[in-house]
Amino acid sequence: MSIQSTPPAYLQVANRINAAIAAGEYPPGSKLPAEPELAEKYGVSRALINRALGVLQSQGLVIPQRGRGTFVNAIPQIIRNAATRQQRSVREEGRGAFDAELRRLGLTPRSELSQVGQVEAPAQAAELLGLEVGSPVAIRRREMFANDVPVQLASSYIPWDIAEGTPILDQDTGQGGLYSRLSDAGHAPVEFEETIDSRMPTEEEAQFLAMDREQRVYVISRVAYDAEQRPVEVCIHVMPAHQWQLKYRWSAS
Amino acid sequence: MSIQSTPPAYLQVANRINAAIAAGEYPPGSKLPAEPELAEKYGVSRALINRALGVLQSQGLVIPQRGRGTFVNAIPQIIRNAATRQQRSVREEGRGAFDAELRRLGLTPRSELSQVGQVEAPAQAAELLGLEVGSPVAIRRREMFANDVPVQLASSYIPWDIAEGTPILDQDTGQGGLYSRLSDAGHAPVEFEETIDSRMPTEEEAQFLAMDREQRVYVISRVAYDAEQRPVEVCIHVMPAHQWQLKYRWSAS
DNA sequence: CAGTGGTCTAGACCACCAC
DNA sequence: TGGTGGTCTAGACCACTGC
Repeated sequence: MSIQSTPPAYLQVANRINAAIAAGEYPPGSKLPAEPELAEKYGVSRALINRALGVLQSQGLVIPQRGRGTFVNAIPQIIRNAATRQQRSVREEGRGAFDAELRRLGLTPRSELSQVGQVEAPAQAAELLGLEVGSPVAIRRREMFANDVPVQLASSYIPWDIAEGTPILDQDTGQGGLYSRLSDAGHAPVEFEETIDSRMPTEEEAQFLAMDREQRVYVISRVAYDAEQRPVEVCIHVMPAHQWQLKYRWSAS
Repeated sequence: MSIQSTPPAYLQVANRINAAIAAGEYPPGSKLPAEPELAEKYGVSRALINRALGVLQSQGLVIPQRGRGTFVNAIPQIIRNAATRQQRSVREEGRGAFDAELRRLGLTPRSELSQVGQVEAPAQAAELLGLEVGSPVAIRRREMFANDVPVQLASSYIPWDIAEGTPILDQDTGQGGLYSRLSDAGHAPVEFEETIDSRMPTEEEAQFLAMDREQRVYVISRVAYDAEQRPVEVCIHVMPAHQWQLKYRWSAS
């Protein structure tokens, strides 16, 4: 028994445009014909073309820009390897694991520290750190770019009693980064747990990541534990799902 | 600088319906008012209501059924803990890790073996196993349900020289399952790598998983390695992204 | 100012379900 | 047979871009 019903027209058109992009008819970075033009070409209404492009947009294949046109996305998928990114060798390649991941793809990484200091722990971070909501914690909030395109938001939270008076609160955490400073403070992270969710972006996230409201983000919540099994850092990563592939490697216990 | 522009009407309506569901106005499993009724209630066109419900549907919050109405989803998110599911204790709780995961949520698991035997290795499996495309491999294809709702497709591929003549090709792989039989054959899996992608379902996947075409699936490709670092099993899992939360835990190397 | 994509409506037709 | 959701069109107005 095969599938005999034909897909709706907007999906057929989406697939045909998709195929045209894959065939090189519209190379990465190039502009697609305007919607009225595509409507005529495929013999459908402009509304249907708009919907078909919405499908491709939600997959990150195409980027519409009001007043300018619709462009083929030029940023390839980035691989995030969770198991290796805490390793000293990877972190010291550049300024961090993120830098290494992007350079491997020939992309230019840029990372900006948008906030550093003391805040009251938000609910999720407090729970993962085993603290009361509102406890003082150190925050390090970063915004990351690939070829100046925003690709990730990351907020690290560290219990205040660990971070206080250390370079963790400096603009530059120095050689080896945050994890090396946690080690200096006697709380070297030795175990990690990450939880992955996929959801629609908030307004704020959509704005910074230049995302459509119907695309998806990965939310990765990482907890780093020291040798005493104490949670010493929580980091919440938010990134467009279509831009990333996630990889994990571990040994049987 | 805050966000001053108001979101489009279809998103505002989606949020209001979302809030009504969260507030218990429409409990899990209940039927929403018909689209024309909602259109009148919110003072918008039926097309806009249809789009707003499409947003909620793509998040898995709501399940429209043609000819019957639109219902609030009653299946909660399932947590898949990759680090513990290979452990013998977890596997022996029920018939496998999947069973344990669901029972923990009070759901009734069901698993069906839909295919077992020899096939030519498809491209992705062959690459991950380090074999030529088309090499003979054993396949075990399973379909999994929660309360009789389909929630996952999984296909395991094992190199033929390992599987041949073992209970791996039986309907029932016996106590401890596939991994115990690999151990019996001298290829106990000791290391694992999983790669996660998020994409739109194929027609076939959408059909079996009863998904909308604009929802997303997680595709998890797992490779199990034995002590000689030989890949002894590849398993491709496909599951609706909104139904699952993924969890990984590992130690610093 | 002309052209772009974003949104919304009114109206239509269809496939499907329950009665 | 009437009500449901799924799709599609024609037409409109808007915000934004680049000339």
